[in-house]
Amino acid sequence: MKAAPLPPAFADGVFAAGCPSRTVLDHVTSKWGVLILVALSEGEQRWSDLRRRAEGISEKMLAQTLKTLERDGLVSRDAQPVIPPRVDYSLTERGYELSALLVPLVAWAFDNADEIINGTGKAK
Amino acid sequence: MKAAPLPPAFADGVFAAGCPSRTVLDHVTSKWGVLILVALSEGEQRWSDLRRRAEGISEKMLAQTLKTLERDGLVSRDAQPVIPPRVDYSLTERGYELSALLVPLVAWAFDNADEIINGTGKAK
DNA sequence: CAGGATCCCCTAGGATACTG
DNA sequence: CAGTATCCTAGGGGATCCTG
Repeated sequence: MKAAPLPPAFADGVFAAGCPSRTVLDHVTSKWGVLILVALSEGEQRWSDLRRRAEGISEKMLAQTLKTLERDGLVSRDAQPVIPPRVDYSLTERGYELSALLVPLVAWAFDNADEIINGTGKAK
Repeated sequence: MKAAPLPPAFADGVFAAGCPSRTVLDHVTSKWGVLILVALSEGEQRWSDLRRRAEGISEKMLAQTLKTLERDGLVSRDAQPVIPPRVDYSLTERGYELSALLVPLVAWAFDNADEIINGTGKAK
C-alpha cells in the first residue's frame, strides 16, 4: 500500500526527538484534549456544559486540559464577573483550524470502532 | 467562532463514556501511535527503520505500539523466515485511510509548533 | 458555578539485559 | 535483526474536600 506521505520538508523534523511538534501533538492528542476541542467545534460552551459533554472527565482534568489548550492559544476563556460565576470557552482561530482536522479523525474512529474492537466483519 | 461540528449523528456517541471510539482514539493518538502511522504512510518499513525514524522510541514501546496497531487491523506485519530475520511493516487499507487523516494533523502541528510553544508572534 | 488544593494510585513508558 | 523479559519511575489522571 503506497501512500500520500508527509511532504519531504516535514519528514525530517517531525520525527526528531526535540521537535516542538511533539509537545503540541501531546497536548492536542491527549486523552481529553481531542474531546474538548471537538466539543468546542460546535460553538462556545460553559464549563458545566463541557463537564457533562465529555462524559467521564474529572474536574481536575477538565481544568488542566482547558488551561493547557488556553496557553497554547487554541481555546479562549471568557469569564463574566457575575454571581454565580459564568465562564464560556470557545475556540480561537487557530483552535478552529485544528478542530477542522480533528473532527474527521474522531468521526472516522467512531465509524470504525466496532469493527476494530470487536472485529465485526472485515468489510468496508 | 462558529464551526463545522460533528454530524449530529456522532454527537451523542462520541462523547459517551463507554463508546468504543474512545479506545480506538487512545490507541491511535498514543504518544508513538501517531508517529508510527505517519512513518508508515511513506510505505513499508522494517523494524530497524522505524526504530531509527521515530527518534527516541524504546524497543519496548515500538513493539507494543506495533502490536496494538496490528491487532486493530491498521498495520500488517510480514515476517520473512531468513537469517538474520527480516520483518516489514506496512499499513492495511484501513490504516492507510486513517493515516490520510493523521498526516495533515501532524503537518499542522509542525507548522504551528513554534508559535504555539514559543509564542513567536501571533501572525498566521 | 467554576474552579483550587491535596492525596493517591496506576500504568504508560524508559533502561537494560537476554535470545532465536 | 527483531524482538522478549524485567525492573523501575514520572506523571497522567481520579476522588474528595474546600472556596470566591
